[in-house]
Amino acid sequence: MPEQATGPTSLGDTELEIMHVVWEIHPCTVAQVHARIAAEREVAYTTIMTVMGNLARKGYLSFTKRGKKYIYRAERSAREVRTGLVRGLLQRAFDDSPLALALNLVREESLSPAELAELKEAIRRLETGEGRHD
Amino acid sequence: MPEQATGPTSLGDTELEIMHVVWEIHPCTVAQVHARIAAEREVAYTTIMTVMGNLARKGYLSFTKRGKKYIYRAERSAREVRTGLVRGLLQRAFDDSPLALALNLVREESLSPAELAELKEAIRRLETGEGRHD
DNA sequence: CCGCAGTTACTATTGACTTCGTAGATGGGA
DNA sequence: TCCCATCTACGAAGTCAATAGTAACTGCGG
Repeated sequence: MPEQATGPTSLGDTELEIMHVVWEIHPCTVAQVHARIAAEREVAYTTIMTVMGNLARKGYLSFTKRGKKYIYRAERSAREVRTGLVRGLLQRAFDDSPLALALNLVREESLSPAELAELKEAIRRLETGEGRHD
Repeated sequence: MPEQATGPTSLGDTELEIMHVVWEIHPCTVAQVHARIAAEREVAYTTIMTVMGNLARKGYLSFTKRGKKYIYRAERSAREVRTGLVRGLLQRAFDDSPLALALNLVREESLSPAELAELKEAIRRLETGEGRHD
């Protein structure tokens, strides 16, 4: 069985690109998603439609018919999907060690002093048991 | 032009699995890699061979013929590849923000107190300008 | 020298993702 | 009501990773 997945049921580039738009606009139509993506690269309306249909089939999106157009809604949050992608990467390349990935990040991705401070602050809050406050 | 890559030149699951073995054994043969992977899951010798050939074609491995067998060597370090994978994930799902990924990690992946401490220590070393010391 | 065991070369298949064209359905405005 | 602009349905084609079977080659042991 072929399984090129990055995670359980991984998303391709276009699929993820579309999810980002849906997360942003939330209840939205194919036309809205297409308009947004077509602003950045050339892509056919039908391509967006097909991929959104696939995403609905996979459970990432749902839709309701309204008049002649379909209104799509995200069925999985950005956080859920991101976490899944991170888990996939951890498994594939970091021996399931979040720490290893975190260390790689701070060492290789040149965070700014402000970002380092923010990260430290987040760690401190975790350590002191404070709830998150986005 | 189809382009389903996760990154610049992304690696599939099996490809990455093989790279891990090659990094570990370093100069190694197809037979060695196959033995190692077959210990964990059923896979044909020829499958490993094909994938290693692909990896060589992509520049991730190189080989020299010695007698009737080929000796493979890694052309890209684990660090390089991991960094590439991280970059791909950042681009695909974290708006190119290493900080966002790092925050997600510490918040969602339940690091142990010891790990949090280690991460903080790594950050401190970076901030104080100490060279890394793996 | 010969042949078997092990290796590589070549090719085919399957499934996933991406892409898009064509045809058909729909509904609001003239 | 009727038309057309818009939207969906269907499906075909291309690429790529993964898998593996078969054929061809090679070198050592007898």
